[in-house]
Amino acid sequence: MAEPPALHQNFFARSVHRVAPDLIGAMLLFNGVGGRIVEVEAYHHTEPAAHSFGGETPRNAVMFGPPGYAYVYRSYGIHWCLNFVCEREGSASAVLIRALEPIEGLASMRRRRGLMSERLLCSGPGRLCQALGVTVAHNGLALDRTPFALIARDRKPEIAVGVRIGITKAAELPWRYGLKGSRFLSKPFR
DNA sequence: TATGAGATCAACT
DNA sequence: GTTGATCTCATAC
Repeated sequence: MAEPPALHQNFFARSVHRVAPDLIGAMLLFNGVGGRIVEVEAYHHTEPAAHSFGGETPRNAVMFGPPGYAYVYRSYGIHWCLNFVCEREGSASAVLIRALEPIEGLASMRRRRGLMSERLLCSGPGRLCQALGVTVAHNGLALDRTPFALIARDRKPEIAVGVRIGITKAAELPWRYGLKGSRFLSKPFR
């Protein structure tokens, strides 16, 4: 019985614009809890919406390190958001994980999020981190080791492309990618 | 279905 | 002091 192929650091050592769509359909588990990635966004330090645009700070330091690591930051003072660092050291590019289709550990997710419909468990970057238990304590962890597990998709799904959500700078760039037709997206694609 | 307020913190002006 | 890669709840239509 063959193990499903795991995503290793070389998967992330490519253009963020190739990694982002390739993550759609992959399985993300955190301490055994998670599901299929259905929505992501790409960020690169050459455009002003990225946290790394203004240079390195203590908060974004992980983005400036090697690919294949988790960058976790606090959003609006309340939520945590999970990113995967891409490309090469110093490139300061990352993919924001925006939504999952919940598959493993539904009971744990519901315990952390409160009773709610499956559709709303992981349909947003803050919701997903709350459901999986990801916090800044996990900032800088490698993605190919526990508690993370990333498993490649078996076939390429149909990908929807659109503009990123919730930003005002570089808002016109079509760097949001999603699983076409998924009901677990944080917002539908136009 | 849509809009608005509040929660709350790191970075920046 | 303001802004933001957000979410929830309340109120309006």
